[in-house]
Amino acid sequence: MPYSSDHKQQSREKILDSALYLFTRHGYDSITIDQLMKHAGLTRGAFYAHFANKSEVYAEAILAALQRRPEMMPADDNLNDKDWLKQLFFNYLSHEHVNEKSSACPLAFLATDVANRDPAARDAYTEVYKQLSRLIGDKLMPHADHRSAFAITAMMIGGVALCRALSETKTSEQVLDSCRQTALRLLEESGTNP
Amino acid sequence: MPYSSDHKQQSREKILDSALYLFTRHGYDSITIDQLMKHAGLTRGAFYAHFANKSEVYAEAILAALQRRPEMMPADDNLNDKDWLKQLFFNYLSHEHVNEKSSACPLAFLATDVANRDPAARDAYTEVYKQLSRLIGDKLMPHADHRSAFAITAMMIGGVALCRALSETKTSEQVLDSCRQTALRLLEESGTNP
DNA sequence: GTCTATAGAAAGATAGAC
DNA sequence: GTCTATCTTTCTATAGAC
Repeated sequence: MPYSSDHKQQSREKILDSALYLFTRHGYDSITIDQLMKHAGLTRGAFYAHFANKSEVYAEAILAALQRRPEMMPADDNLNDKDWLKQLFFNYLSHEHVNEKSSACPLAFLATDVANRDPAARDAYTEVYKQLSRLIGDKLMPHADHRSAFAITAMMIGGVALCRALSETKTSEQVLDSCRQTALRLLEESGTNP
Repeated sequence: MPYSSDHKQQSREKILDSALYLFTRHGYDSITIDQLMKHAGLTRGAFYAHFANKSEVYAEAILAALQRRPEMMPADDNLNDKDWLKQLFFNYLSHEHVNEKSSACPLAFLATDVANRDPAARDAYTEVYKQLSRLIGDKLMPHADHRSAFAITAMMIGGVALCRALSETKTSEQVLDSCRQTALRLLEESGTNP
């Protein structure tokens, strides 16, 4: 065995990193296996030593997002839950996110892309979404109804997906601004609505 | 000229109807010109008498949505603005919409699909979005800040796009329910927040 | 495990008959 | 204007050398 099992694992991780990066930004159909492998520093043929086909690496890449640490997530250390959420809302509903300056959330970037894929991809997407909504729901708990986490995440995902599709910066600004304000309002006012 | 100009116009409309139907449900890349023309009752070759290429018909199809009457829109007649909005929220944030039983909104179904297309498609999408947000904003005006229309539309679009991607019916139910409740809440409580 | 080379299929776009 | 036939490109997936 001229290549160690560790080396194979490293290649696999490199491919998954590239897949998450490229698929999230350009969608499933726009990325070829050739592009993917070149981005990972390998060639086309090596791909099939790691994955059975293109749709498999797509689903795996979405799941891999759970292992990576998104820059948008505030560092847990000194923030209370409310401030942590505020920070997340601002990071997520930002131009930096829409324009992919920071890491790009597959939930927002692949929402309609995943809907047209196979069950494995949708399962992976569902798993990532459940983790995000649970995280937000838990931090929301003392302040708001746990269930409003679903509406807030839908607004976050929808706001970013929408702005990425829009061609007018001005409208995009208005959408992000309105979503940020409304997210804060839902957080602040939730105590008054038991 | 063996074919009247009216006949050509009719063919064009048939193609646009099919394009709106198919692209919205399956995305740009999944639909071939062959499928599109068969759905419209014509053959591949005839396509290029109407459109220069595939990306052109995609943008035109999105714009065509403005001419069609979506079943989700409540009939204007007897409803006041607030009830009209409530009705729209329930129609839009429904399983019938997610599962394409009624007409499918391209804003929700194509959000991330359009982001990967050319400027013409994004311009068309932007135009449709501006019309929806203006309509909702105007009806919201007496009750709420005009600008909260952007957050509400983002939640509607995000909620439907999200549910279409999810593979768990239960989670999907929770998302739609939470979005409906929150949309109503934003409508009801808006008066208290000048 | 990774490489180059290639088979095989799919789909966008064009040509020419009617 | 619409049809059938075809050119051409692109891309997934496989084969075989190292």
